[in-house]
Formats: sequence, structure tokens, C-alpha cells
Amino acid sequence: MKIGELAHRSGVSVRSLRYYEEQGLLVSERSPGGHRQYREEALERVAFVQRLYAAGLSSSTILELLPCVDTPSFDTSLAALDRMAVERERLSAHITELLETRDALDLAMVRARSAQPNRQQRPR
Amino acid sequence: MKIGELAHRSGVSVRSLRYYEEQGLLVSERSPGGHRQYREEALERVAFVQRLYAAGLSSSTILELLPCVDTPSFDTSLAALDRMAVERERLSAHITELLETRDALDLAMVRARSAQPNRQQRPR
DNA sequence: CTAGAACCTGACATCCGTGTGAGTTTCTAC
DNA sequence: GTAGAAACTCACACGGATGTCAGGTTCTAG
Repeated sequence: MKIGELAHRSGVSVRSLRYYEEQGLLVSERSPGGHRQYREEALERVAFVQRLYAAGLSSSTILELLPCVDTPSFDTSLAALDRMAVERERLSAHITELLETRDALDLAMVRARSAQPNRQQRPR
Repeated sequence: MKIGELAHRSGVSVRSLRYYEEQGLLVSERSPGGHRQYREEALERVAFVQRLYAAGLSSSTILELLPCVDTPSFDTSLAALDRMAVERERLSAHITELLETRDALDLAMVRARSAQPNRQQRPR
């Protein structure tokens, strides 16, 4: 699979895929002419990386976690495992915060609606 | 309350408070000499803004939501109310995604640990 | 063999909340 | 009245993922 196809199938730009590789988050083989060649697994990898980006992790953090996913789990992954636990907690805390934020929005909406009798209350 | 005190009490830098004002997210009166004066409510406002920033909203989006919170809810807030509902949905979707991501991390950790018999399973 | 699509590298641009520094003015306390 | 803390404005810098352009090479179809 070449980079264009991977980009298309994963929904990530070609530019970003190259960036991931530059950051060590994605590997490729090269054709004799130097074009990147990906195997199927790259798709999952890209999705995973995107997921972690969306969760607010940085490239370098993701890089630290990867050994835990990649290697069949040896020494290398011990540190990664701890790191992952840390990030897992950070993520949990963030989720909690977002839930509170959503509640705050809900409250604001209810308040606003109650001062606006012409508007239908929207069911939850 | 002057800006230094507000910064200290809210845990937000002076720089950021001025930025919020520049973006229309926070208002202040001015002393004869031009120093910003805040009333107590500013504290909640700052917390609210910070919360929304943390939830990934931009200044301009937050600005659109504020009428819904500020005004006793009149015409002005109708658009804001809709906008808020939209953002509320976006936030909900994001939370869902983060929950999935957390699950993915948990799964990865379990996998890694199971290939690493020397390590104690950590209770959830 | 050739045209055009797709790929390559490298570099610079963007967004946006925040940090930081310079140079000035106002406020507070002695 | 004077020193120092704190405030003011203006402007430039950053980080980090992504966009975009330039100039060149490789691949693929006709």
C-alpha cells in the first residue's frame, strides 16, 4: 500500500503520515525508487495514533507508549507500561472534567430556557 | 479586585486575563489611572472560560455562548442557545471518543501485562 | 517513449493561547 | 516625596500538528 492509499483509507493527510514517520510513530518500507510502502497493519497504527492525538497526547508521549503495543512485551515495555498508566489516569481526569463541563452547559441551557418561556424545552 | 489578585485567585496568568478581555470574554472597569477593576463575578467567569478552553472550544466559540449566560436571556440568547446545544453535542461526542480511547489503553495494558508474567496485575 | 499522476524532500506558513521583554505610568507605603 | 511593586501597552516568540509551495524523481497507462 502506498502513502496515497493509506491516506485515503485512514482519512489522514499524506503530510501527516510523513510527519508520523518523522516522529517515529509509523514505519514504512521503501520501494527501490524510495516510495513508502505500508502493510495493512499500518491502518490500525494510524487510527491508534490519531486517537491518542485526539486525546491530547503529544507525539513524544505517544512514542513512549508504543513499545507497549509493538513489541511482544519485554523489558522495553516496562517503562512504557508505567507511562501508559500515567496517561490513562490523566485521560480519566480529563474525562471527568469534560463531564463536569457538559453538566455546566446543561445547567446554563436550562437556566436560559426557563427565562424564555416561548421556547420548547427540549427533552433529554 | 485588581488584575493581579484575580490572576492569583483564579490561577490564570495576568497575560491570559488581558487576552480574555481582548477577546471579549471578560469585562473590567477601569480606575482613573487605567488599571482594570474586576468584581467578584469575574472569578466565575474566568473559571467558566477556562473550562470551555479545556473542552477544546475557541475564543470565538465561547464568545458566541456567553450571551446565553450573561443576559437575563432575551432575543440575544436564542442563537447562543442553539450554538450551545451544538457545542454540547460536540462535547458529548468527544467524551465518547475519549472513553473509547481509555478502553483502548486498558486493553493494551492488559495485553502487555499478560505477556509479562513477572509483573503484578494492578487491581482496577 | 511519453504524459501525467503520484511520490519524494525541504522549507516556510498557519492557528491560538500563552510566555516574555521593553519601556512607561500608576498605585501604595514609608 | 520617593522607592518599589504592580499595572499598562505593544510586540515578538513559541510549540505542535497540519497546510502548502517549489523543484525534482518515480511510477503507471496508453
